[in-house]
Amino acid sequence: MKLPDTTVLGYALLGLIQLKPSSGYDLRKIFAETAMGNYSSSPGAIYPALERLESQGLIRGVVEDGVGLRRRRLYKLTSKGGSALKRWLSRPIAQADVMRGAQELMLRFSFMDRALGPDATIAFLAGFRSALEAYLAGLESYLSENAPQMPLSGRLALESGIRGYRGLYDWTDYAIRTYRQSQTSPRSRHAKTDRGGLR
Amino acid sequence: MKLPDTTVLGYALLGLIQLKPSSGYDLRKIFAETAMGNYSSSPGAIYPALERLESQGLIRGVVEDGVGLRRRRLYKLTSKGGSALKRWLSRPIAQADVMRGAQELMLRFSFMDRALGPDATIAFLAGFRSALEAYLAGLESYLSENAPQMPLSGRLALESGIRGYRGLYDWTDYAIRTYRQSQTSPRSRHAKTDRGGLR
DNA sequence: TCCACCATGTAACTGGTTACATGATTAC
DNA sequence: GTAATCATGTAACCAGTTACATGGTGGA
Repeated sequence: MKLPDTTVLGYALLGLIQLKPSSGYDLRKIFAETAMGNYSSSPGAIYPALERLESQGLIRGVVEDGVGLRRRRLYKLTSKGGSALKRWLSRPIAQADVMRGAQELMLRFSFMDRALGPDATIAFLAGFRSALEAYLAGLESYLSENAPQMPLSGRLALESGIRGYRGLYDWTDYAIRTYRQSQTSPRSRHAKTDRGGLR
Repeated sequence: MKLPDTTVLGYALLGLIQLKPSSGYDLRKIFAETAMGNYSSSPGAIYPALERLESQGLIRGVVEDGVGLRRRRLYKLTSKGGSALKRWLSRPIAQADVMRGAQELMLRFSFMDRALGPDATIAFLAGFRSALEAYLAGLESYLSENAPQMPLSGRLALESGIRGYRGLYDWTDYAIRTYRQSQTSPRSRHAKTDRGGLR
């Protein structure tokens, strides 16, 4: 027991590499320049993480040696890496995931349709939705019970959280509807010039 | 240069101790049982953090020795700790703070009216609001430019982020209005039975 | 020639996680 | 007496941060 668990950053890397084989530099740019910027992007995080993934056999890096090219190590997902990614994407939704702001769940979602297909993605969204519903119920009952005794800023901070989760809840509805539509009329689900990820 | 910077957890502890002198166990309970659960709560995080704060002179712990009482170390804010807290609360809002989900900003807000008063809090909310506006503009222009080429899940994930920030933006409006109201009719801004924090 | 960018590393440090340990007090 | 809770610690481990280092390539 206690085999070195893959970090969230590791899974983010796995997911991006699955979308498109990439070098460490490519991945750093994605974290630095896109909406995925909440993850590191520093070389001291990315390169060791890639080494770890490679030593676990989840990715494999090949040095590109074209003429007049800078050396760069292009990483591809191995089949073991693919199944590790799918296992992570298929994990049941814990309420702890919701409590921590649901960022990891959103990350999973953004890789999910490519790896598991639209049906699994819709199922995931439905589970996400009911987890949010349960969590919201708790927050709202807490608020209604304690609002009178709470300091104003505490009450407002809690209300901000509630609004945020309610917004996410509405979003899951919207996302499910959108997915259903795209299934019945699947014209151009992915564009050819797709560069991957949630930029 | 490079004096050991106080972590976000450290500031969370400072803020809670300012609201009410507390022991490590009290603070752990707050993190474990309230909406502040995104912070550690594990003894291996709290107690070392308290030691660090004490060694920096920001708090001071006194062992309560009442008869028939379990020994517990009650921490109080020192004046140095009070000014450190105020400095943190008064920091200008960086867009990096907004990008990382604004959790630290919400933490600052929840301690702010006690430490800096309602005027500073309203000013903070106004700054928060305009930072959100700027960030939202960037996200939305990115979306409108790239939506056609993005994979469905990536687009939806981005839209979820935009909805979240828009919700926060609306919340800042609401919070500012609420604060203004409470200033003109300041009846019972804090209840006597107040137990502090954003529970 | 020199700067900007591509591209990959590494070394020191440090805060948080997990897990274990200890003992006192209260309630049953 | 024993279980639950109060209350505080500590030790091993590890990922991420900061900062520095290295060298190739393309354009001005």
